Amino acid sequence: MDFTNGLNLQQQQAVMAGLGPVLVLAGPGSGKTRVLTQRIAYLIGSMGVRPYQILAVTFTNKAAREMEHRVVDLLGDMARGVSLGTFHSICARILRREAEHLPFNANFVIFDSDDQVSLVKRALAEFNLDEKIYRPLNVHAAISHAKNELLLPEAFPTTNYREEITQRIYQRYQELLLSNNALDFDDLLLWTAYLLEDNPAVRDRYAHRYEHVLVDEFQDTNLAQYNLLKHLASFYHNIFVVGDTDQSIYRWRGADYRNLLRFEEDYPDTQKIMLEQNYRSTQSILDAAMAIIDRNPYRTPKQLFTDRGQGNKITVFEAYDDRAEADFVITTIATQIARNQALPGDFAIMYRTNAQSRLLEEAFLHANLPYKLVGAQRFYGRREIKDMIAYLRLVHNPNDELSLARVKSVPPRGIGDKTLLNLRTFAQQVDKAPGEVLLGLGQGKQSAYQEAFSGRSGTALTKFGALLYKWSQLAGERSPADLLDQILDDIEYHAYIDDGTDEGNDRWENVMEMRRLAMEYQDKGLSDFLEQIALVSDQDTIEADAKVPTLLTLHAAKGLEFPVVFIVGLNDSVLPHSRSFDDPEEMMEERRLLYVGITRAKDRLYLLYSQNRSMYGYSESAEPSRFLNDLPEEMIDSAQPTRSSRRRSAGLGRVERWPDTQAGSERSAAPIIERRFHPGMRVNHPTWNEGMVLNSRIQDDDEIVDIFFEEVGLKRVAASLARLDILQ
DNA sequence: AGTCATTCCTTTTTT
DNA sequence: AGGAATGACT
Repeated sequence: MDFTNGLNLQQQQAVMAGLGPVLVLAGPGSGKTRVLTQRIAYLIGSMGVRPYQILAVTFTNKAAREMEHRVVDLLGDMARGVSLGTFHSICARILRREAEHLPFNANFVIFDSDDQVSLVKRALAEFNLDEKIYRPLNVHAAISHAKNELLLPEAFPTTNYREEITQRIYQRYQELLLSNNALDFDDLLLWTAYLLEDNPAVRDRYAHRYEHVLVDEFQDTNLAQYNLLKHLASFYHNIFVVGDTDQSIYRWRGADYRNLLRFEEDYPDTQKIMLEQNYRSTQSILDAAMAIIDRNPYRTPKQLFTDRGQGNKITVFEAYDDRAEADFVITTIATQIARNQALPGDFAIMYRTNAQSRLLEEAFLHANLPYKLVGAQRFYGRREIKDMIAYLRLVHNPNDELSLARVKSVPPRGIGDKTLLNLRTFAQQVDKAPGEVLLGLGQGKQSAYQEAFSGRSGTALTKFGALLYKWSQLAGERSPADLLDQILDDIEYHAYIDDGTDEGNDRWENVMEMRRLAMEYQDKGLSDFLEQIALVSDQDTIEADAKVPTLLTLHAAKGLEFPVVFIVGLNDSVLPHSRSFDDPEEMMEERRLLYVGITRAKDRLYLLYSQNRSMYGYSESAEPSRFLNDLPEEMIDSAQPTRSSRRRSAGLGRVERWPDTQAGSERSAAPIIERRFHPGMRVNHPTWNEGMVLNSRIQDDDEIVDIFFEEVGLKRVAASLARLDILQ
């Protein structure tokens, strides 16, 4: 079998590299996923490696699924058994299997970010520390950072008082996690790394099993992940990593692109392969990307090239404010679809911070056009979903106090903070978790417990405990979906959240969506279901074949590509973000972030900034991003500033869905004769009055201009016929 | 115990 | 502007 079909020389070298460590430096769009998957196929198909001796690690479930899909495409059933997953899910699997060596048991739950902060708050409260001075979020960030550096509480550096306090909180935080039989995200990596470090027998078992270890996005690994990989590959040393320092954008999460350099030091016999040819973007887009990234110091310049041709210049658009940015995006998209230049799913709109999505969403909603927003938070962050997850988690693991606290009054059942505090105090006395005491009460056998809880609150607790007991019995024999049904039924949740309003209906719909997700775990069980929920990433919510424009953060955009990309909010203090100003390392990362965004575009790129932007509710004037200065004038098809038209455009009427068009293969080539009109120009028409130019192109010796008129909406005119005046 | 109103605080980025 | 957290009220 040939697994190098259609690959260039460097790609072939990578796919067929011999044994030992291999480092593939892969620029954007250079086909690194392809190399990884073909390599796996090659190992199995041509080298006779057995699938279960291969481990492939990614950062998102989506990437893992895609790789699996592609390997199966190449090999069919032969590919079954490859260990393929994210760092976190692979670690969770190992930790459950090896729980006997660890201070928690196999049905641990994974605490999400909210839980993690709650736990820090609890620790702070125990030490009587002021949350204003010790910000839970900051304290947690410090703890998380330490964990990523493999620092246990004892090793936490304490050069000042504040750090001493942080160390004590960290210590307590870990105790609390264990007493809840819970792990946070960082623990998954930390515990696995120490498990392999401290138990040579366990380490060797895994190291012997995994003859080949392959890693995607290696520049995003932190020290914990790096060590983990080192242990896993400690026997065969067949470690194949793919990465690009220029696309390292997770420094704040402990990622260290220097791991790429460290790799070469740790494995002196590394074979190094560079993939530089880009198969994604036009040369104009690559030129812009290089103009941006070349300003970063301490890097070996890369020459990105393509044979796709020069393509359109990139468009830079200055809007009056962030709202006008959104309007420009909408109208440009509408025009290109109307002109059959693109399909709705071809567009992506990217931004630095999540908060920026709101104006864009409003603009889409206002124009009555569909869109897709990337973000798991959207669904899993909803109250009703968190409620249901908390119930399931509590049933799965009664030690989970945070879920208990969440669930105790959903719906209200006569158990308040006071009662819960009593329960907790009592539980402490008998050295049990509150949930276990509750279960005991529910079984009604341990009369010792019942004496402690008399009266109204005692009845309420006993009743709740009985429910919990019933569910935990059920959990053993029924599927997650059945269990969910029973819980919903018992607590009459439908009546509780659906008050007949639209929002109420939405809430119930969400619960039903959750139920549908649970149905997929019919034979995998509650544990897997909860784990999957805990480890979904925003990227995982991206639909492969979206039929509508996608809104997403620049971070979420990594690894994706779109024919047309808008990057909005290119203003100083947004991108680069103001919190990066005083740290050169962070400024470099902001630059890489823009680089990542630019290199997502295949055909067209729009960079938008505005004169004013709203911050905390009020509007203030803003500076263009300093990064824009690095783009040479000749690369830009500059769009004119819109005049101070603050008015909201009229929208595009009642369009329920994007027109169902086929993108023509006959996309117009770059114009040869002079254009008079450019996107963003304000024009006046004798009958339609004022409007904004969205686009223009040369066709048959005439200039065809698309204009969005404030009064009549979108019109297409020929410049030679319409008597258009350029305003201002 | 639970509901409602007021304050205050926020903005990186996310497994 | 909007959401969470705190605190008064029923």
